[in-house]
Amino acid sequence: MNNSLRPTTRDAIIEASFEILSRDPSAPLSDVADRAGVGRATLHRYFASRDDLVRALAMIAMEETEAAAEEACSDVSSYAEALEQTLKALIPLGDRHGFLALEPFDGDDDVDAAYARQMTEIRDMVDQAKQEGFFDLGVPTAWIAQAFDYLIYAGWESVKAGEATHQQAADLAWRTLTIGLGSK
Amino acid sequence: MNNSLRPTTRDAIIEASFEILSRDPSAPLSDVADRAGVGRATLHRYFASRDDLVRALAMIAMEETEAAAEEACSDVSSYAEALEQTLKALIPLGDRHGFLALEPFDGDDDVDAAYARQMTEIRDMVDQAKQEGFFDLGVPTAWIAQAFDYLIYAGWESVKAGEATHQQAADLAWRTLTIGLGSK
DNA sequence: CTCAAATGAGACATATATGTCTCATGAACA
DNA sequence: TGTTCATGAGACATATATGTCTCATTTGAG
Repeated sequence: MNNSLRPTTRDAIIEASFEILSRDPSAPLSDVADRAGVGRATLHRYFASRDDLVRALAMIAMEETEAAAEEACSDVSSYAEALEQTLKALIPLGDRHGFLALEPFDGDDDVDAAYARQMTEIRDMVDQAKQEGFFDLGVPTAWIAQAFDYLIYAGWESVKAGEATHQQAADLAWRTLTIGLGSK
Repeated sequence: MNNSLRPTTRDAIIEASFEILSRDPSAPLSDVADRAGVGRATLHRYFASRDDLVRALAMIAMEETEAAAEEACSDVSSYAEALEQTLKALIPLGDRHGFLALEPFDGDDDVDAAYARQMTEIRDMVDQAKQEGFFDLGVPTAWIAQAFDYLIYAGWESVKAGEATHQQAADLAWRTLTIGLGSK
């Protein structure tokens, strides 16, 4: 018995999809099915078409991202701390981020809307952190958000390469964003 | 008359390839040919197969990267300054970087060797800059190189989005790497 | 103007990925 | 034991990208 309706096969497909498609967005679905330990026909029973699968993955990636960020900010006393916790929470979701970044999206409305909303949230948090005196007011918010985003992905790559733990990568990324890597 | 052998058509194909394939590595060659303003058959006259084209692009991307970096370091008095000039020189080559990063490489030996050599060069420069007292010795070289790489790409995206000039993006990326974005 | 080389348009065969379908198998369960 | 349901294997038709080829047109040098 499972808590949600027949989870394992579907979840295996989804997880395999992230692993495969976040590296090669045009990989054949047979590769995905193989990785999931599932027949190609079964994959099509859960996701009628490649488009269906990709759309589902995009929504899942964004829901997970949003949930992780919200959870990370639940017990926080400043916007700067909220950003720090968000960064830490998002590094383990690097393959989701990679998937969203690499997939050449046609422009599904739901996906686009969710993406725009998340971007806005990050920028708002950065603006608030600026108001708290945490970031230099002279640096454009857009750049801070951009650097935030890319340093998260750099951290994930670093973890994936075995060069750091999640915690170490998060600390390094946050340090880079805030005080840089120069000597004192 | 052209200084090198029949340049324009080949160059148009190469430039179009970087534009198209750095966004969607699986885009059909007909799209590339269209963007280059060239027939699909002509593209195949210059590059027999998709593999030929991709390999050529990879080598070009790395030669250009190497040349730009070397040129940038020609008149420099420290390793830190060399890194700063390299960063500035590489931002306009963002589509080359994007191509190399996104293309799922099979593992052409020449390409792999050139890539490994460039990684080593960057790490060496970072190590030397550490010895100069420029970077914090407690931060792993691998992370500094990683952040260097990703901030270059973030800068290129920022330029592409119209949010900054090349110079501004380079300044922001370098500042982020060295002293961060926090307020004083 | 004349000729040779480069090109564009398009036909063609081929390869690969996709989506559908059928059927046999095996596990869960009454 | 018998039944049901999810699955795997594989056949099949289809769509798309690829690479080759031909031929008419254009371009540029002489």
